[in-house]
Amino acid sequence: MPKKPLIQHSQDFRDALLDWFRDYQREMPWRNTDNPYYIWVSEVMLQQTQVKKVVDYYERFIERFPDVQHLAAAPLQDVLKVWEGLGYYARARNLHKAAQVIVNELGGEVPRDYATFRKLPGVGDYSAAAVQSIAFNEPYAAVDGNIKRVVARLFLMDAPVNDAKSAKQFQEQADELLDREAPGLFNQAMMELGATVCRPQSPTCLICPVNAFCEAFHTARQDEFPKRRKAKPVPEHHIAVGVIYRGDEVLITQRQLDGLLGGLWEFPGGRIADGETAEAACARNISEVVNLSVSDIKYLTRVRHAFTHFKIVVEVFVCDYQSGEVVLNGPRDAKWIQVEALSDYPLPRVTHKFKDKLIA
DNA sequence: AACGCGGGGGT
DNA sequence: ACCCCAGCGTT
Repeated sequence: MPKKPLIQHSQDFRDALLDWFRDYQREMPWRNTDNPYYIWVSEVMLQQTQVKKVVDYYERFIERFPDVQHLAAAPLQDVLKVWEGLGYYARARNLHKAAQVIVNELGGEVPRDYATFRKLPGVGDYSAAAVQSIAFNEPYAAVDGNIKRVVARLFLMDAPVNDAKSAKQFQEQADELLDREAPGLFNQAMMELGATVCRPQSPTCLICPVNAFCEAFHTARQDEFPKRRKAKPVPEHHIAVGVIYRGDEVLITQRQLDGLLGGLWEFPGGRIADGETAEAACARNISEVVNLSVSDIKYLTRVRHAFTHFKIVVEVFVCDYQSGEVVLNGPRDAKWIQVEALSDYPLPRVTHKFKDKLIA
């Protein structure tokens, strides 16, 4: 005999959730606005990035690019500079490109239409639902990591939250729960609940406004959900990079726009091969990547950095330009600049970790 | 459907 | 050391 579901009337759940949200939501600079551009920018920044980290970036971004027109007209390098340190730089490139599409093809207004908005670069199912519901009150259920976790616990769902095959199941559950009268509030309330109460570890079920509806809480199994597929171990790579001095200038190279750290600037370098010394790898990579010969290679420091799928250990050297003209083999651009001008360029975090030692 | 793509906070 | 985060685009 099937058990009686805890959520018999979805409206009871919605009322409890929204009442809680009205009283306990956190202040955020993109709340209490209906400006779709503000909401869109915030949603892109919030992809895979926690609220706390986003706040400062959001304020600077809106100040620097106050509307779609300013963003569309700005050079990509300026956008990347504001995004520097936030990660997943394709978000910035896509946001910039989408602003240009809006200005050039869509009349300069953020489209108030799910299908049109969803087609913009960098806008997926989640962001389209979030922006359309929050900015325009359109009835689309957003499904992010928070909401998957909440739903998984509410209904004891076995589908792993980090598996693409599960997406449809979570979407269907969210669609069913959605408050179609207040979709924007509902989506935000579900996410807020996931972030502050229905947390991954140590959820505070005793103070949860919807614990009466939660199968996991009812059976004291909240720590078993959501299910998660095991992640693969991350490899570690060893890298050697060289800061090449020519007079009082150093050479920086710009990465290709696609791929890892796309469009950001760095010092030339590359992998250390098996059996190769770090110093030899530094000279070899400089030769291969920018076609220069260097001399007087001196060890500066070692920095470590973790990406999502691998870790790197970087041996940093300082050396002198000896001979050759810069020929790019890999980078999309190269420049000789004063060390003091480094701050004008968007740099990866790993470069920031040793740039102060350069000036000292 | 699987994978690449940052960086940091929390535990 | 590991998990997770207001995901998206490519293959």
